[in-house]
Amino acid sequence: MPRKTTLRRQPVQERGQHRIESLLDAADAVFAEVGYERATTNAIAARAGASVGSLYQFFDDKRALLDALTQRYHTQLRAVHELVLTPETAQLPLEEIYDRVLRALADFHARNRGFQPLFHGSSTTEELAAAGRALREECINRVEQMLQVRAPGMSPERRRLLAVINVEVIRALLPLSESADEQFREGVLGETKKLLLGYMAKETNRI
Amino acid sequence: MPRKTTLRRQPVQERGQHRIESLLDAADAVFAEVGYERATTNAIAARAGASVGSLYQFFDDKRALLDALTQRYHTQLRAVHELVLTPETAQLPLEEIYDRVLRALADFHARNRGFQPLFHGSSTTEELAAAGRALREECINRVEQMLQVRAPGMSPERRRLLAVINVEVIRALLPLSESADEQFREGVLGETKKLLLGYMAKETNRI
Amino acid sequence: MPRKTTLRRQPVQERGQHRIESLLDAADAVFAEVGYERATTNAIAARAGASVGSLYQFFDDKRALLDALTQRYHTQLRAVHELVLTPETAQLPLEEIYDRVLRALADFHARNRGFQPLFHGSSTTEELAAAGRALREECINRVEQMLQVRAPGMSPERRRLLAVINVEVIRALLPLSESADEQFREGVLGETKKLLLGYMAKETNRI
Amino acid sequence: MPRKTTLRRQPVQERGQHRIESLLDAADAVFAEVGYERATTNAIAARAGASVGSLYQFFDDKRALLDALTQRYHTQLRAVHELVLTPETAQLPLEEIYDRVLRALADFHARNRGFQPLFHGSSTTEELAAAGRALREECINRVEQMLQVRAPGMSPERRRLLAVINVEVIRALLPLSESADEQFREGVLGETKKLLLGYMAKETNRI
DNA sequence: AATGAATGAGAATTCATTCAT
DNA sequence: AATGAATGAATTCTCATTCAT
Repeated sequence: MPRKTTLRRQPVQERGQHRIESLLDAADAVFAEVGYERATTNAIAARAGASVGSLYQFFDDKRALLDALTQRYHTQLRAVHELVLTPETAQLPLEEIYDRVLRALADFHARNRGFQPLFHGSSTTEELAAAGRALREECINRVEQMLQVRAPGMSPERRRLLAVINVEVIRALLPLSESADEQFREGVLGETKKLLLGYMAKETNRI
Repeated sequence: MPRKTTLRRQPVQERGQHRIESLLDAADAVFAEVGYERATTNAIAARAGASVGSLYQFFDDKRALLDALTQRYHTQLRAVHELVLTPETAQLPLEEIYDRVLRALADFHARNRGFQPLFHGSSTTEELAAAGRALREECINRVEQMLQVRAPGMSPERRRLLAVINVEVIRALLPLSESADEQFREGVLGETKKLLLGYMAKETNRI
Repeated sequence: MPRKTTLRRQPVQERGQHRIESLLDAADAVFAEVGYERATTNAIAARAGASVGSLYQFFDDKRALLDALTQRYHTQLRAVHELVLTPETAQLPLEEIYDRVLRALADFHARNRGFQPLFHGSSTTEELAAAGRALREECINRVEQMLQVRAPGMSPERRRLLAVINVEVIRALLPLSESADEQFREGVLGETKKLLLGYMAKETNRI
Repeated sequence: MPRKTTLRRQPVQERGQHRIESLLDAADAVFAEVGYERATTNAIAARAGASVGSLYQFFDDKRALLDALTQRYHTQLRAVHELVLTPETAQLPLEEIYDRVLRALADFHARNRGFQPLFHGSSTTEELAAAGRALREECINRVEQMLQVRAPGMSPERRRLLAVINVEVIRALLPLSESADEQFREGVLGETKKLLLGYMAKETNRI
């Protein structure tokens, strides 16, 4: 779980709120470009048009930036889920659900370049790994909820297993849809859907 | 592709060959534990029971360790493929193939803890990312060859697409089988097989 | 030619300007004492009452210190030349000119202890050698200009040759005037003058 | 003065004598190329076709190489002097003497590339500076002896002064005669002779 | 004697974080 | 709040020297 994100100082003026946002944007960008380890606080501040001192006015340390950013990912991710993985949508045909989810997530990825390495979670930096786990957990839970609606008879263990597999497969294949080759990109999205659809159709029937 | 791995100095004495191997073992372990970036050459040397100087006697720099290690992965990986993905095995039932491959790869992973982060390739360190790409490419090619035997009528583009999907899915799900929960672990392996089997059965028939 | 001296960061605060100057003073002193190669950035920083980090805030690397210092020498040297080697002074008796020049240079040497090894140019460190060449070139050009005024009929090649000889001889003999022996010191200055005077009197007449 | 050069081990076999010579040749070359400080004992050994271990068999440390080399310079330099600066030659016309000396020294320089930086003596490495001083002293003494024969009435102080000036001027100008420009090179030698000849002619007469 | 591997102190440089202005 | 200068521990890499074979 990400540490409770406490800003060193709650911004009093709205100018401060802007600063924070642009610092987080900068962090997202720099983390995405060079990775958390190699991102320097100076580079992040500079990118945000601020000075290091200013950065430390709001964030305790580099780690706090990561935490706040993760928080932001969580919030936005929840919003995405709210749109496509609700009790109502659970009634839609599976294909329609995958369609919406994949599209929405591809979008989310594109807007948050720093998200992917985090989500991908192969990090050896424990703080990063933990953040990634938490984000994945969020997604898994969502899918579990969906399954509970669609296949109420399924055991919790199996529900979990299927949820995990869905999340991991999407996590693995979504980045491929950033390939430069238009045709390949489309192919990947289509095949991902086909792959999971075939699998889940069988599984959710069989309970 | 990893750079041609050139040792700074080819060991003349047999003692040197040992050193090199244990340095690589140590590098594998340390990279796995703290990641490439945070791995220090001193830590690696110490782990190998050597001094930094000794390390630098054989390796130009930290990067050279990574390259040599990658080379070793390539070699071992090829050996694994040689055992389970040959023209002959291509005739076996799909299920048998997945069984062998998954088992062999789980093994390989367990013996090379540093392999996974590399293979996972979400690294922002270009050198790592490149090494990961090369390792993945190796696997993808192997699967393409298999497909050529099993489904000779398939278009090269489609062959590539299916190969990529197979590799990515396995790459994503294999780490789950390192979960502590025995039952979950078994579940993952089983489901992975089912997932890909169902998908590939359909796809290879349909051409 | 010394590389264009670019400070890593132009000091914004006045405190920074001071720092830079004292770092250059320290570099001059340390280079003079132990030579460029053996001068450590830590020693230079310490001498300037700063920390290494502070040094690197303004200078890209050790080499940048040398470059900035060389720049400073160039500037000061030009100022010296401006005083003693102008078109007007070209009309003065040769003896008067040598008198002024030698005195001014002895002074300059005394105030910039790091200058001499550089100027002497027997360095095998290419960067040092280049800097030395540039400084010598500066002096040679000045003398050439003087000659053009005093002996306009002389061929450019000969002018160059005489200029080089003057500069080299002064460069070689000036350090002797730092001998502890007062009498010897005076002797050297006098003889240098006599040596060059006799030579140049003949040469400039003969064209 | 260079330390008494004691070889760690007096070579018993003649093979050892060869080794020593080739190590010194290598040291001369490497010192000339990269300077004493940056010369590595490994590089020197390699250049001599030996291993470091072998080098240390004969030389206590890097410094010992320098000392032995300096010794060799001394010996050869003395030989040069023996040919051109003897009581008999003292009777020759000054011009003839300068002619011989300059030619002989240019030769010596060419054969001992490592000699010049040492002789030039602007080193801040005390050991090098000392070696350079000693070599210069050797030359100065020789010139003093010559002067004693040619101008017996001259005071010792003045003799010393003139000797120093002669040595320094030659030291400064000789390297110029390594210029690529054939004409310039010849010019330098000629002018050097003229410069010193004019000066000394007057001085030795006047006593 | 020779070889080449082993050692480790020391140097340059970076960067998170603090602090004076 | 903001700025940017200051700090110094930590890291990579080198090289003189020693030592096992």
